[in-house]
Amino acid sequence: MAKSPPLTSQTEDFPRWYQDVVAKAELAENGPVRGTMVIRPYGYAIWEAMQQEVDARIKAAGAQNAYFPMFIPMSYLEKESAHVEGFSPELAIVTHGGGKELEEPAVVRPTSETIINASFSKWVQSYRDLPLLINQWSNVVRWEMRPRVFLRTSEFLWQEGHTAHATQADAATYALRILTDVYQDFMVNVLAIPVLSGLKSPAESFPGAIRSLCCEAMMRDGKALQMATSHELGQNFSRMFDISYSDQDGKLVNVWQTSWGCSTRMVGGLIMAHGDDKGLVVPPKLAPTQVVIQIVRDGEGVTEAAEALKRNLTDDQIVGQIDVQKDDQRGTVEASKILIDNKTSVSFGRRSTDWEIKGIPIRVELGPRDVEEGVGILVRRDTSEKTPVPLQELPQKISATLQIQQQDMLAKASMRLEDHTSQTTTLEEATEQAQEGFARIPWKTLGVDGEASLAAKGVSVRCLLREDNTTPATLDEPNLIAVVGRAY
RNA sequence: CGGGCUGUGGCGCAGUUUGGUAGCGCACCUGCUUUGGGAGCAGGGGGUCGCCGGUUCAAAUCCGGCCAGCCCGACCA
Repeated sequence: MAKSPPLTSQTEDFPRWYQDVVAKAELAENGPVRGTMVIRPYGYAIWEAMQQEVDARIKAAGAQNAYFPMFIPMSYLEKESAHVEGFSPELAIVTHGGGKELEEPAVVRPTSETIINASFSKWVQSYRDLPLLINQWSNVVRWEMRPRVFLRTSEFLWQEGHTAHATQADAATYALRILTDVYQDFMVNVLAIPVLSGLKSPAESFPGAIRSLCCEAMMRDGKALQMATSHELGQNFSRMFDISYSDQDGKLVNVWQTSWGCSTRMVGGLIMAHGDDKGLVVPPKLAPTQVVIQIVRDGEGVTEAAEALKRNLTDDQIVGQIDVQKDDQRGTVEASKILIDNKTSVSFGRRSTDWEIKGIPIRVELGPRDVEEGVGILVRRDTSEKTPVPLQELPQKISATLQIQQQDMLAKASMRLEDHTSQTTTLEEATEQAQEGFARIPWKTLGVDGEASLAAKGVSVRCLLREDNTTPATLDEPNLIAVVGRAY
């Protein structure tokens, strides 16, 4: 009966473990063109859950969704010099269309600052038009040398926000608001991933930005992953695209801008921040399926008990989502937060393993023996803890456990981040500590030169923080701390 | 673009040294027995062996050319 484990263990080979999880949890697979990916239904359901949460927060921050074209005139990109320099190595360029060579090549958007700002210049005339707060959900293309599913693909899905403000202060405030109220809040409270919200060093800043903010997370192998960014663009684009308005005194002034984004890379971050040797672990608040009621073996009253339990869960809205009934041929309920697994033609062990690989937060084992005893076996994915619970108490117990699991996952990840972060005072020490996790070192000790020498050893400055871990407003603040580490 | 490797059913691989007409595991289909931690047995379907050319009675195997992909470096949400 004992089989070799379905996945490579994390300690044996972390990258291999990652690929195993992506494949066996049916999240994604490689597309036919190098660097592209097919996002499978379960992976896409996770992305949709992320979208829903992020989108709600973006709207709460006052931005509206819109959509801009995927094709951008080459000349637009060339208007901002740092911007085009930063992106030109990875552009996909369309030179032919309709069987003819195009008069001007069209760039497939690597990001949409330029094309959106071309519209902004038409939309903004008066101070009354400001702030202008726009977001779009789209795909973008950056031709990557070394792609990795979810983490670095040539085409990826994301959201990009673009805003125009009357003053620099207003733009700065908004960039920070997005970072904390949208990204950080989502990551901490939904993904259960603690993040460092800081300022990028000049070397790591976005091409065309005057300042870049970011949320950095630590993966279980101690490496860093940038989960989201928020930039202050100053007037770099508004000057080039002539986005100006008449102020209250009738003077013509250029706007101050921000842009910010998060992508399908977060799915990779989710896998690597919480996953264990049994597979993915999805936090309850994000999980497309929160509970699987697993019929161990059919028998007297088992199916009825499972259905009753499901009804109780949805009727009480305990799980928090309206149940969409959609039976498929296999008799499971795929489009639901609660799923009955009655596929008893497949062995119990196989089904248990499959749900674990997918990281479903709670499994309830229900068999003839349990029904006779009037219990269900509640199994937590994060701890593997099994508890027999009387059937009538199960809905409340499940609800409580989902909440506890959400908190525990964040607590565990926070502890891991703390345990793998060390205080250092010298460059040598920081380089060494960064092999196992994050190292904190005074930015004035490190400096731009120190940053360059770290880069030679595969270590980079992930972000700059104040001593109390809050986000600095500018690079000029005294006593900034650089957090350095190896990054994806 | 520099260095290493690999192309054989859906996936992972053996076979290539020494040419003889394609095999294994997983997955899939059918049936029976199973089901409390990746089930067992029996039967079955599926591959012009990356592409083009050459040598030969005969090429997955030998020779020449081309193409693609993977891993390690520089770039990156």
